Amino acid sequence: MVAVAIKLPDCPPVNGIDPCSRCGARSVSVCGSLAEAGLRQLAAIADVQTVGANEPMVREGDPASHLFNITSGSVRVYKLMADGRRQIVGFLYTGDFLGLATGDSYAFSAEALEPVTACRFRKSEYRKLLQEQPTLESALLERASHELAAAQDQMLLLGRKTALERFASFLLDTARRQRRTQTVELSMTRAEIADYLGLTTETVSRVTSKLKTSGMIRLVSLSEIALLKPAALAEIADGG
Amino acid sequence: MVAVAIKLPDCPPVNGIDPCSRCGARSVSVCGSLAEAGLRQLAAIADVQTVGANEPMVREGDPASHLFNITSGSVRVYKLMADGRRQIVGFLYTGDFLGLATGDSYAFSAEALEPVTACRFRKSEYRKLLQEQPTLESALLERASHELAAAQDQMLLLGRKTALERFASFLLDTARRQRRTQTVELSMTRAEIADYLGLTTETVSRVTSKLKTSGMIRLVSLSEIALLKPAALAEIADGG
DNA sequence: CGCTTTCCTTGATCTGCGTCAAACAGGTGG
DNA sequence: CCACCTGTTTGACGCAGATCAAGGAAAGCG
Repeated sequence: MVAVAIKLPDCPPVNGIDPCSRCGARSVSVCGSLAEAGLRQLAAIADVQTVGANEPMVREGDPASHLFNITSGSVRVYKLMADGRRQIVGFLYTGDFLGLATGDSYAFSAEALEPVTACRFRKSEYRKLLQEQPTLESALLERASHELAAAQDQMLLLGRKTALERFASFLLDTARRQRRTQTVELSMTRAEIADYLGLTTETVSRVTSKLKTSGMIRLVSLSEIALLKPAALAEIADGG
Repeated sequence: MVAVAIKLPDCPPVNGIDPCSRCGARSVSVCGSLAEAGLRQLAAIADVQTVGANEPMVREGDPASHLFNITSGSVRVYKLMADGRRQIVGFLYTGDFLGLATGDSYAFSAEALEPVTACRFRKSEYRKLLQEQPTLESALLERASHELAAAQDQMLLLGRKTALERFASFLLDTARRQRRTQTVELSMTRAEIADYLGLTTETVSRVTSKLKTSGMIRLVSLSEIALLKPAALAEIADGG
């Protein structure tokens, strides 16, 4: 793996000096909606958590006691079937929210893809804060709506797109989420991409080769892919 | 954003006598969270709409000007690719909310599966109400969270389940949403089920026959299926 | 460094579901 | 009651992608 996530100076439970003011994730998180006072309240119930690569953050079936805000690193969120089949339902990056879709217990597992830092909130306390800070609730609803739209895109991908179309869609979507246009940084393995796209490792590898051969991408390294012809990729991605 | 004048089908704006008090959908809708006063405010900005079978409610790409609460009937929500491939991302029933996942324009189309009645709200007015009625916003967030969880289940289905597992999952899920355990009422065609499950009409027909032959279901009529062995179906649905 | 493990790629073969085709049923209007 | 139309079922065949298999490239580690 090339890029190692920024290792934050290990953050003690938030207190004393306001840590949010220096948080790089604030501008892309739901907490960005809060003013001074609200931010202080939020910080008061947060603890900053660091999670090593491949370590679990939540486990499917466990009581849904916490919510998370990813402040750096990346996360895989997935569901398993009894026989081991895995569907990754999303990759989370800086600013993303984890723990929304729940009843009493988590309906998914989440693990760090690379070292992660996150703000963790006890669900009960977070909910109380939501009532006092309606702008936070609005931001969360906004976020949930976007995730719902993304989920619908993913259903189209999984239900109707070919392997090549899926992979092209994935590259463009990942680039967009990373706010890049030239290259994509893939912090996950080919097997994880496969489990996200409803394919196998071999098929992901084959379509990668095909895009490489046809000059649309270039492998800078195993985990960094240059998008040489984004327009052509977009054409492929939506079935043109 | 300027509100564009939309031609309303003939539905008198809600007024005079409080219509919500007699609404059968209230107990299963987000509006069920509102007290008297809030309900009156909601009713003041709603117009009751009736939509005939197969008529459109929203069209992908159109400006997202309205939100809907389904009060009776059922709806298909879907996305199309340029070449006509269709993915149905959800079926909506009484009490369901339509229009959440949006930016400025709808990212999906929605059409009545059978005659539908719905409360329609102008987005701008609804948003204003949300600010005055935080409990409504909470209910909406709750609803969105559940939909997100359902979307993740559907991703697992589309990405990793076999045709038989998909159909068994669909039957059980639909029965649950209809609050039934003995039979399911399918208000959609086989082709629509196929487009929801990422399959073809023929495959849906084949797995139906297989379940019928193995004694797990019985076709009461084309649109009504009796679930003879729900436990065995559940076993199949999650890959046992 | 060299050993081991994990990940990735490529090839050969297999298979579940799609595609094509045709017969069948059920509902609607004349 | 029949004709038609649309939706459903069933069969024969083909193919995209899964599976099986093997070799190569990185990465972790003593």
